[in-house]
Amino acid sequence: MISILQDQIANICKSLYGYDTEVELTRPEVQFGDLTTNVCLKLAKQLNMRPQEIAEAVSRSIAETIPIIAEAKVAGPGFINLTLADEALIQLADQEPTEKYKGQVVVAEYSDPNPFKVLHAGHLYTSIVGDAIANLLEVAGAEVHRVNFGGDVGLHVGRTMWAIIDRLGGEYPDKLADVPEADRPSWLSEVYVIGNNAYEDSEEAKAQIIDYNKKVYDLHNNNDHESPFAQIYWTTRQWSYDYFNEFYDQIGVHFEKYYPESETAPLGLETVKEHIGDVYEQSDGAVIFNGEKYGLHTRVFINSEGLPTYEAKDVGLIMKKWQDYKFDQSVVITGNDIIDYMKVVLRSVEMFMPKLPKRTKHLTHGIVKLAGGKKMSSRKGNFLKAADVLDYAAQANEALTGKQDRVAVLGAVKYAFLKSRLGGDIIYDPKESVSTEGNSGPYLQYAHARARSILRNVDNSNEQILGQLDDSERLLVRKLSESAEVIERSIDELLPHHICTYLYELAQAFNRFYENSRVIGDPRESTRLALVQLYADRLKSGLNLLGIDAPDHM
RNA sequence: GCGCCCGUAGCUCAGCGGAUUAGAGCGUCUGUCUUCGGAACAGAAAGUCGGGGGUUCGAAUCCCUCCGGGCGUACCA
Repeated sequence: MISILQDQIANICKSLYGYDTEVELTRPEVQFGDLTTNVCLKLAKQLNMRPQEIAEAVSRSIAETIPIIAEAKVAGPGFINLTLADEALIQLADQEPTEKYKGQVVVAEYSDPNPFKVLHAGHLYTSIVGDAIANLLEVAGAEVHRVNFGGDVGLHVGRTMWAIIDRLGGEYPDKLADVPEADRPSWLSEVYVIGNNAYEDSEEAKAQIIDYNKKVYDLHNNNDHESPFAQIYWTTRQWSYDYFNEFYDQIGVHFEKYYPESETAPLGLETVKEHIGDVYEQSDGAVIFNGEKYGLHTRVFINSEGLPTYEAKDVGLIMKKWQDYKFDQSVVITGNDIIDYMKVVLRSVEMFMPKLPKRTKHLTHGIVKLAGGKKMSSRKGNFLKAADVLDYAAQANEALTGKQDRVAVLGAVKYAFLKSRLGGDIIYDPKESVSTEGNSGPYLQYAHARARSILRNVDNSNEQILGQLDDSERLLVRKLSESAEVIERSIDELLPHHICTYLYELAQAFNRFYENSRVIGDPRESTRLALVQLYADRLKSGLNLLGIDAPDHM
């Protein structure tokens, strides 16, 4: 409907002045109407005329020829402010976002934790953001495949294996049974820190770790599940995946498939080797991609041990995703520390499979810092863990409400992570996130439950919003009418935070309406019930898009 | 050094090249209503949009430069 209106206005401009112009319609402040356009300012430049003069003519023509426009007024330097007829506004409020990705296959990769390591706050962040983006693509009509990539091979695994074997006093897989099930994740993270420190502090340990790293690749190549070393590896690897799955269940994020690096490494290795000469080159015993030719960094894809680095595994991953899905688009969501790294990988793939990088979008986010931030050092393992964030939120919520409410806690964390624009670091304040006042997840969940309670025990199944609105109803409908646009914008930019901002404004608009409009028992009950219904539905679907539950009761 | 990102009210953040007062929330101050879930509503104080130049009829927004912070920069992921 908006795009039709844009075309109509463009046609008016064309017929009056003979220029093709792109008409933008923006949402102005309330006192200026429902929509605003600045086409006349743009036209004035080309025509060398006074913008106001053009605006007068165009607005007159709009008012006369476009029936859904109730009023068109010239303002300021030559804006045209439009007021829609109530019926049109209601129709707009009823509109669903267009399915821009209809028929497209999209692979969304996010979260990407490494087996044998602990889940930190960043994993929680990327999981939440990635899931919201995947949801956006889904409402846009895409067939979305949610996948997860992680390093079950690599130097960090060598470090962990070294520390495990050291702790077990040798390659004794049976001794793993002594670790209580509940302690496995913390046990693993403990030994990882030990292995990490040993690698840096002891030459002897370092050599052993490098050897273990190779042995891990070997056991994959030989499909070894029998040797004591392999048994230790497979058992503790499974501990990691159990821990991940439990975590994802807890936060309500689910993946279709894991791509462990052990599965992408062989393909990556093979692909890189195939292109030594035309894409990659030998240098100091390693295989590199000389990114400096293209203004990028030079990076190692196969190290001098002959093992694939993360780079080669990522090449393998892209190829594997392509084999599995033949995607139209691949969205990868990670921390922003690997922006330049990813450019190198994609640039190298571009040399032999140009369409894959072309279809790949790398979206990045910053890190999660705790409000009142203490410095945290990852070397000693005392960084902010995913579980810590959830714990802090649960504690803050219980301190505030005296209750344990998983749905509210999760809503609080997710909303807090999503409401800022994607890209930079975020500062997480548990207290603020669970607060029931202000721009928070629980506030919106409550707003939804409150609206539902009005509808409870009333039969409004046949109610419709009528054509004539009073002032307070109209303000609410005006806000509701932005819904589809906001979601479309979030989809276009793949930025979920627009939806957060909007939902909060919507809830405020509703509270204002509700403050001075009686619903039940009022002569306008039927229109108002339909309005409440539409509002509650929009709020719920918006929250769901963000991956946040909207319960009927709280 | 080079490259990328960031710097908007006390704090946490929005802000689509265009409208007289740059917007929210929290915090501070002041009001409203015997509430259909008040977890509400109305209002006030609070900003040289990091500094300086430039482009434009018009810049928080685009360009340059300086300052401050973060990240990246060949065998980690």
